[in-house]
Amino acid sequence: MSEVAQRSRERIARRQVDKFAERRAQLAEAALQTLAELGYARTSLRDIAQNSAFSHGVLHYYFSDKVDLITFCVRQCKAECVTRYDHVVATAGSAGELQRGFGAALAATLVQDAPMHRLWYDLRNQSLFDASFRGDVLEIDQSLEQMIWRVVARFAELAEAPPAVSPGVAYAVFDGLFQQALLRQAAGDDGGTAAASLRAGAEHVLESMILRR
Amino acid sequence: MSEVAQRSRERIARRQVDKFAERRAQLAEAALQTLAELGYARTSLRDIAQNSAFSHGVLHYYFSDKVDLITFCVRQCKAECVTRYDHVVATAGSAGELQRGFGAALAATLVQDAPMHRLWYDLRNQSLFDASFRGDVLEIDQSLEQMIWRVVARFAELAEAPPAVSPGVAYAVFDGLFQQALLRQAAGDDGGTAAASLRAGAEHVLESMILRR
DNA sequence: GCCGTGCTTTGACAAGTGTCAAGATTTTCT
DNA sequence: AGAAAATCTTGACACTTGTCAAAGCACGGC
Repeated sequence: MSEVAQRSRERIARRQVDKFAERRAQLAEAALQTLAELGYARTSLRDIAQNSAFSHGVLHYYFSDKVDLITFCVRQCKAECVTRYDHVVATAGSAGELQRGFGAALAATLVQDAPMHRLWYDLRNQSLFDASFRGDVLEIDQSLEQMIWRVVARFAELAEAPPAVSPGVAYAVFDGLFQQALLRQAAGDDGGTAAASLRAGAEHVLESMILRR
Repeated sequence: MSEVAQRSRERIARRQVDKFAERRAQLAEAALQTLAELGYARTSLRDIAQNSAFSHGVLHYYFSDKVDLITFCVRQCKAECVTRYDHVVATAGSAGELQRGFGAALAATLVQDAPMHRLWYDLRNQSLFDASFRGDVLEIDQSLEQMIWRVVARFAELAEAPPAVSPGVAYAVFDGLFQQALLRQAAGDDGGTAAASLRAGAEHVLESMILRR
């Protein structure tokens, strides 16, 4: 094979790879929408396909398996969530500002992205029964823990007081608060009561995570 | 109809009611076992029946619906869980004793009843997608909140310091800790690391829930 | 004895599932 | 343009699911 033909073939291969990856992402996006709406237990591949521009056969062209698809979805979900609060961390000039900014960001997430987060909790629970997802779920959970820890560590820094908890405990605590707020919001929340108390609770708990004075 | 016959019929009716309720409980128990093992998404009525002494048709004799069955299961689950830590509350003679007892009890629950609790989280998440369970789930969640609050309130009493958090926040925090420990334990826990750090985390967090001095 | 009533099994049903393969269609290269 | 490859649709398959009805079984009352 000539060098030119070789290079041409490589270029084609790369383009195909790109297109392939792009369509995978596109289908995964449709899958995430569907899963977020219906939940893991009630979502079929045909539901997902109907939520995209394609027919149900395509899914097996781009994903080997249902598990493969959902695993990919989980990974894609991760990329969106993990940097959620970094902006607040970067721009806050004082401990109080960070505290208020974080509380507000949490509450905003609750209101805006509730379906995505209930899906996340759903899939995380699935990993307790089905080992297929466990690896990816754990990886994401660790990323989220680090995300939370960046907030807590920076808060301690700004407040000039050492953190009083471990990263694991900090993450677990905020996660619990968020999940509880999600439940209450789903239970019929007249005008953001859940969001407001999530905000207040988070600010208070963050305060108690450093050793003041 | 004579009085005797009347009474006899009533007695029979009552006996039937009792037997009916008893069998319902029996089947619900089998259902709980199965659900705890397989998870909500992968449990069928035939799976449940196979885990009992009966055939799959019986389920529709004692429960009108799959939802009916699972709702009943959830309620039955509640009765077992809600008084879990009351003994520690009743017998602890000092704040430190309550603190250690509660931590130990949480850790023991994690080790002994992990399947049941992953099922609880699974069903609670289901309620975020399916409104059928929502009412019962919320009711149980509130009972659990009260259970946790009995611990915190008693701890504050023994420590002679007022509580620093609301019941909702206290429950959310411990729930988050427990769930995180459950995840880590499921991820392959060599010899109770998750249980130990749950215990330590819970004791520390409980400490920070009162306004000392 | 027999009848009736409650309990249980069995088998069937329609709908829905993941999976796959054969063909139609589009894109790409020469 | 025409061939080759990639992409997409369609329809089918084997299987599972919730549901239900008909038939079999047990047992207490007359």
